[in-house]
Amino acid sequence: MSGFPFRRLLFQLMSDTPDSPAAARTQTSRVRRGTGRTVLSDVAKLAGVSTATVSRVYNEPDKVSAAVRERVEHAAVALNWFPNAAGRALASTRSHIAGIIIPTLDDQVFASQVSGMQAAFAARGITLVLGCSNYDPAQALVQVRAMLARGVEAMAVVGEAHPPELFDALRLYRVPYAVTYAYRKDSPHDCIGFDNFAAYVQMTEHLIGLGHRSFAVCIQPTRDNDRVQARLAGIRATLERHGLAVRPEHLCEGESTIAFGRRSLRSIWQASCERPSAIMCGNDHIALGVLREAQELGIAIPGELSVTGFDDLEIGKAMRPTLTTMRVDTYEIGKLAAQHLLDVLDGKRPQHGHEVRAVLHIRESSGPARRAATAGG
Amino acid sequence: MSGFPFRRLLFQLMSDTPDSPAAARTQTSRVRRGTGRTVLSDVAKLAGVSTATVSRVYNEPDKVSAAVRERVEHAAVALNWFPNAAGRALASTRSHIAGIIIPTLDDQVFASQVSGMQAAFAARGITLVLGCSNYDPAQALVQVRAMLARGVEAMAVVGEAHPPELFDALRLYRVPYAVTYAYRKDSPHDCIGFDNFAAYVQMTEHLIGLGHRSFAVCIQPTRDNDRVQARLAGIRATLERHGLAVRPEHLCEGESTIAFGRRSLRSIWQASCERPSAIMCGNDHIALGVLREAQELGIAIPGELSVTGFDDLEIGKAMRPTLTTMRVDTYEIGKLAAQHLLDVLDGKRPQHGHEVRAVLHIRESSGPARRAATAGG
DNA sequence: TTGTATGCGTTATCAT
DNA sequence: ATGATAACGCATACAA
Repeated sequence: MSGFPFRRLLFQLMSDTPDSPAAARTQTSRVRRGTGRTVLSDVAKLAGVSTATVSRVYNEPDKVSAAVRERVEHAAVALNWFPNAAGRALASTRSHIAGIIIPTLDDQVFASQVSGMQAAFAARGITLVLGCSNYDPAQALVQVRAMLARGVEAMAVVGEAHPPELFDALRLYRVPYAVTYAYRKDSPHDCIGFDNFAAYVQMTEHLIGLGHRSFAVCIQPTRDNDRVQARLAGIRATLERHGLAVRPEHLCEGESTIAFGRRSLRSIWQASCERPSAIMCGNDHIALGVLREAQELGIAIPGELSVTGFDDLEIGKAMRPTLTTMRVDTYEIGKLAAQHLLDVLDGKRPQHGHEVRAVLHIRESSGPARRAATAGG
Repeated sequence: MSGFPFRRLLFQLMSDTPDSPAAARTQTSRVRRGTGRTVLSDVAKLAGVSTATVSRVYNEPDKVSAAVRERVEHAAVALNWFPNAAGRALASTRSHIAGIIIPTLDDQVFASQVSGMQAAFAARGITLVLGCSNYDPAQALVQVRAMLARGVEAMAVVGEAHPPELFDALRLYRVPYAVTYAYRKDSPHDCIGFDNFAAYVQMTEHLIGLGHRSFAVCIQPTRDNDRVQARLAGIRATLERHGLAVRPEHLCEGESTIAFGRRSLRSIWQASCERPSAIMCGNDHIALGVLREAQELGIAIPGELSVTGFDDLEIGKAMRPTLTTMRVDTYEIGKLAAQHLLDVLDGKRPQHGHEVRAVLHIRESSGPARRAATAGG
């Protein structure tokens, strides 16, 4: 296309190797460091322009004439050059890196949130760096510090149950951040997510509306987990308004597995007190275990017992009975969080955050409460 | 503890602000750029040593006397300093970044692989950057280029069905890489994973051994996916050895969902040819769908039909019947891949790769084939 | 053991 | 519109 003699210039450039006379004339006789990779100045030389111009071609294209721009772009392609991120970061004081701390990748809801953020950031040339805390606040703090060292421009952390030092560090270094997954109107942080408390209020009221008065709860570990705590609080507050409470024997706390769900139902069913007519689970995994164990114990669902989950796993729709649950678009949460942070970086002053709705999906596993034995005919 | 007068030195340092006389004496009158954050030279000044010494304290501690080391460490803490990654990367030509490209985070097997790699790399101070290709070779290539720009020191990519340019780029820039998830002895790449072909040979032989002679297959999209292609090839090769093949009507290719599994069984059962006695699925999701639809259609499992999956999802053990499947430790694959790459970076010349075993878990969903109608009593 | 001086690859400032 | 050159924050070869 262009008549520019790249071949010849390329030759000139390539002959300028360390063992050529040109190299011998180099300012210093020291051993050359560096990666040996093509650098911006090589492109400048080949294109016959200054390094400043090459830089402009990629950062402020409008300020460069079309002819020169094309020459530079050709040279860059010919040399297979791309900018070195470290050099860029150092000179521009912009790292083009953002970070996210999640509890674990084993949980689909966090994995999809990462996907959403990554997609949104990538569209703006920002690389997302991921850290997992394994539900350990100390690890979360370490990860955040590592990310600050990397020069992250923005951060997202799941939940707000973190050491104050974590948020202090973020503020000290003026790194915009957002709390994701959880949402509270009166949170001191910008947050993007849903209201765990309200979601479980809604679910509890669904069951209350069906006539249930005796509840059991199977839930993930509440320690260091504000989302789970909020869910439990939502259940308790709603029951309390109706003069009800969860018996200690009917509150099981344990890992998010089918096995835990099964164990829990067995222990609840064997307890010496009155059996619950409904079991609310912290998520679908646990609920699936309860459903499975009910089958084993010959408990009719929902005739004898109603069961609810959270997350709306695909398998929940395939079970018999199908599982009543709630769905949250976690991919969307990730996208919104990234968008929010990008807005802050752009100097816009966006909302305090963004609330995503948790949607109740009523299916077969929840139904009217059996008439309580104590309620006279 | 230390009698070193940090307070005083800190004061000196802090008084050395831009509007102080000291600042006025600065070599240049230009506007100062930079982040305004504490930098290494601040620590050096406060500790009363040269910048080289501060650097040594963190990179070659042995070369620094204990007294000086302590002074520097105190100063760093007092100033809340930590090294800037971009500066480090530029000066040392080591980025301390590694990358991994996976198809999607939606699949647990890739998510856990990322976890394993991240843990292993983090233990060595290396940050893992994640990229998702969405099963698109073009996206994978773009991601790899972005990572090269970031100066990744090592890379992992899932599978080997990638554009040659991808591997060319990696080789051109001398970035050690490994293909994960898939393993072939005669692969041109270092690979850490399992032999998809062999795994499905084993599964097929399990069914052959049970007397099955008529097979259907429900599998994920084979396009651009060498792992899935290998699985299908393993089935075909094994059947062929027994003079068998999968009828076109009995080969369903589609997305990895329960819904696809259900659709597939329905279409297979409605086909006008002889019905299969066994259905092999590309993974557990699909198999769960088949199992569910079989229940709907009143097909006895395994009496009338055997079903197998792959991945060993927890739910598979809770189904009735329980699902015959294979398990691979993908977290381990991630860890081994990271270890392999670290070895290469350390100058060790490790094995060509590492093979992980896929373990067959025979459960209730696979059983003896019903006596074929054509086999005379 | 410690300090001095220079370079890493890019961007930004200023001058032309 | 383009060029010359000084930062950016740190590490390292070499001198002391």
